[in-house]
Amino acid sequence: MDSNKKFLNGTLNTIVLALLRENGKMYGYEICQLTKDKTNEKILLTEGAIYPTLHRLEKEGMITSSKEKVNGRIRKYYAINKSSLQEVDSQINLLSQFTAHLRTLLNLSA
Amino acid sequence: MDSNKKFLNGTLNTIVLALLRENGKMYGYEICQLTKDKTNEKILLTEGAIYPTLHRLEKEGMITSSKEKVNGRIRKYYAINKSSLQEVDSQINLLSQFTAHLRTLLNLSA
DNA sequence: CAAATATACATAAGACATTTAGGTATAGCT
DNA sequence: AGCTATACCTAAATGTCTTATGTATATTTG
Repeated sequence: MDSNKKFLNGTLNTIVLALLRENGKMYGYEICQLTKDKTNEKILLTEGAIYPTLHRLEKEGMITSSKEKVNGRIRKYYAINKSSLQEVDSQINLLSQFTAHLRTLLNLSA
Repeated sequence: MDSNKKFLNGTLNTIVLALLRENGKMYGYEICQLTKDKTNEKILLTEGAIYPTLHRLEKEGMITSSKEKVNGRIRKYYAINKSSLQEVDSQINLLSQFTAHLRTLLNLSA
C-alpha cells in the first residue's frame, strides 16, 4: 500500500534492458541503485526480482554476463547482445507507447 | 508478443477507477470498449480480467453496482463510492507518478 | 429467416512475474 | 567486534492476468 510496487509488474524486463542499452554494461546491484536514485526512491527494484530477471534474459539470449573482480568482490556484469539490439528497441518502444496510452486514459497531459 | 498485454499487470485496477471517476458510472463491457477506442486498440482489456476486477473492487467497498435493464438486456453499472473518492485520487496519482518515473528511466521526454 | 456477429454477463484452471524471506560472503566504518 | 554497505543467489508464497468456457439476448447479414 505504500509504494507503487504493484505497478512494476511486467515492466521490469524492459526497465533492465533500457538501462543496459543506455549504460553499456551494468551489474544487478547497480541497476537497483541507479533506479532508486533516478526515481527519487519511488521505484524500488528488489533483489529477489532483479536477479531472476537477469538470469532469464541471459537464458533467452538477450544479454550476456561476464564476471569481474572489483575491490576484492566479484561483480557480474551484463550487456545486451548486439543481435538483440533491435528487439530491445522494439520492447522499449512498446512500453513507451503503453505508458503514453495509459496517460491518455488517466487524462494526464504529456 | 503482439500487444503490450503484459504491461497491464497491476494497472488494471487503477484504469477502471480512473474511467469510473471520469464517467460517473459504467458497465464492464463499456469499460473494455472505451479503453479499446481511446487507445487505438493498443490496450485491450479482456473480460476474464475486467469482471473479477470489478467484483473485487466492489467487495473492497470502493465501488457499488446497480442493475439496469436496457434494450432487453441487463447491464450492471458500477460507480465509485463517495467515501472512496479520496482513495481513488490517491491511487491514480500513484500510477501517474509511476508512469512519469518510468518515462524518466526510459529516457523519454514529457 | 437462419446464421453470424455484437452485446453483456460470469467463472475457473493455468501461467507467470514479483514479493517475501531466507542464505552466503567481503569491504569499510565506528 | 559489530554494524552497514556491497554483491550475489534461491525458493515458497502470493496475486493478477490469460486462456478457455459457458450462458443469453439483440442486431445485422446473406
